[in-house]
Amino acid sequence: MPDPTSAANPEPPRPQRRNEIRQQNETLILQAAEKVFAEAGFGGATMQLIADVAGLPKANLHYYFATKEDLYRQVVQNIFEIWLHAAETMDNAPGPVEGIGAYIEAKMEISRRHPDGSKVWASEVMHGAPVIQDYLETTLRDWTEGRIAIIHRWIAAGQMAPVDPRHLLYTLWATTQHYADFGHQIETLNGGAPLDEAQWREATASVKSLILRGIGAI
Amino acid sequence: MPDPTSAANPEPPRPQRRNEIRQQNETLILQAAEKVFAEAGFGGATMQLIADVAGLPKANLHYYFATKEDLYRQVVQNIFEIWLHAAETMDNAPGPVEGIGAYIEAKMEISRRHPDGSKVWASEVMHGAPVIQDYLETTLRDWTEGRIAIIHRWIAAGQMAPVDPRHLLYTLWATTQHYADFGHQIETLNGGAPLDEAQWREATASVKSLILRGIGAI
DNA sequence: CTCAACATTGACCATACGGTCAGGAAAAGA
DNA sequence: TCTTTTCCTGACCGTATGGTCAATGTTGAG
Repeated sequence: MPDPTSAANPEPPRPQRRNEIRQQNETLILQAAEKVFAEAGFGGATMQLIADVAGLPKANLHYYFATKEDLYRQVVQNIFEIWLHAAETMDNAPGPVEGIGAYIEAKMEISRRHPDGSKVWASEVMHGAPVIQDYLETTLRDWTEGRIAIIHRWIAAGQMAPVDPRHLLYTLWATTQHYADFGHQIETLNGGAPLDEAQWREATASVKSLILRGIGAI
Repeated sequence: MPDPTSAANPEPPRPQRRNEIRQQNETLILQAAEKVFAEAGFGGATMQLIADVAGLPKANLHYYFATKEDLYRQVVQNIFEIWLHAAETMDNAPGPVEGIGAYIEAKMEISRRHPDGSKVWASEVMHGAPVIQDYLETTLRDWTEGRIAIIHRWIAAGQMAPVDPRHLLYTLWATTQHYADFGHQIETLNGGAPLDEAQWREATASVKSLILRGIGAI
């Protein structure tokens, strides 16, 4: 804590440090941007609306992010980070029940906590991944190959049926992300109300049991 | 066939009938629009680009479709028709293996044949279904309730495990549509090439066996 | 206190977009 | 043929958008 002024001032409410200002505003803008991009898509989103949601003048956005595309790129990258982090749950698992089970739970939790991020990601991929194509070809491809190897090991060990690992991964992504990306449709079919705590537990349990049984792990 | 002119003129190449002109151009525009809306989203699509893809002057689009939103609405409705038609495959099936199996096959075929349509639909729902909310609340809800009843009957008859029918339907939609909506990601992970005939068969078989096993139908 | 670096913002600009319209071409009816 | 209806399209318009900039305020090191 390199603060020479005082030790009795842990977090001042208004007179902020320079770095704090920067980080705080960037976060504020990124959150607003994530929401607006999710609701309107890249083309439909406007810098003015993002500024309004963030409660800042439009010109201020351009001070922190040079262009709309720069801002969008940051949003997508942030989502990718969250996404990749959750993917680690599959490692070091003794078998598919623990590994895939934990992965499903982690991804369902992301769908619940970051539905906007998931939508932005989906939209980006749907439109041909114009800004994160390199991620798909490097990080995602490597991660996928690694997980395929793990699944093959589980199959070889007789811990699950000889399912095509690639399509299993697609199914995992599809089912879990569906609860975020098509959340509005699910909400409508749920009588107009978002899934509550218990319903999310049911959804997660449903997906887990269906897939784990589907791959012959239980 | 109310054609008083001649019986030896089944389909003239150039001198077209009025109705033919109208229908032909509308189809042409709708196809171009579906592609552009899928690639750029509603907000990112421009009437000029749709016109270029259709090979018509922009003003001509506005002759057939008053506004961009009208055109978009038509595209979404067309997709919904295809989608609903495929849904019929689940009816009159003796059990889940036939009913759900056929439904998966039909939906995978749609993902393959109409990936753009699927993307437009996904995009529409992701953005809160601004133009097809009423469809979700009427047609889709009714269809869903009907299918839930069928599944409950199969469960009662001991033809499958007591899976939550609602989440099963979500899983069916998610997995099958994923191959269209995230086709670009799948293509990238496939070495940059679209799935070929054999790979589509594998994908379909994979999804079918995983889900049918997952619900205890096989 | 001074001053340089950083932060803020109202006003402004060029462009691109959805949409309009008048006027002409082509087909259908009489 | 003449007339009416439908179809076609270049030119145009108002607006909204992404982005710029100069002027001003704020912070903190020396």
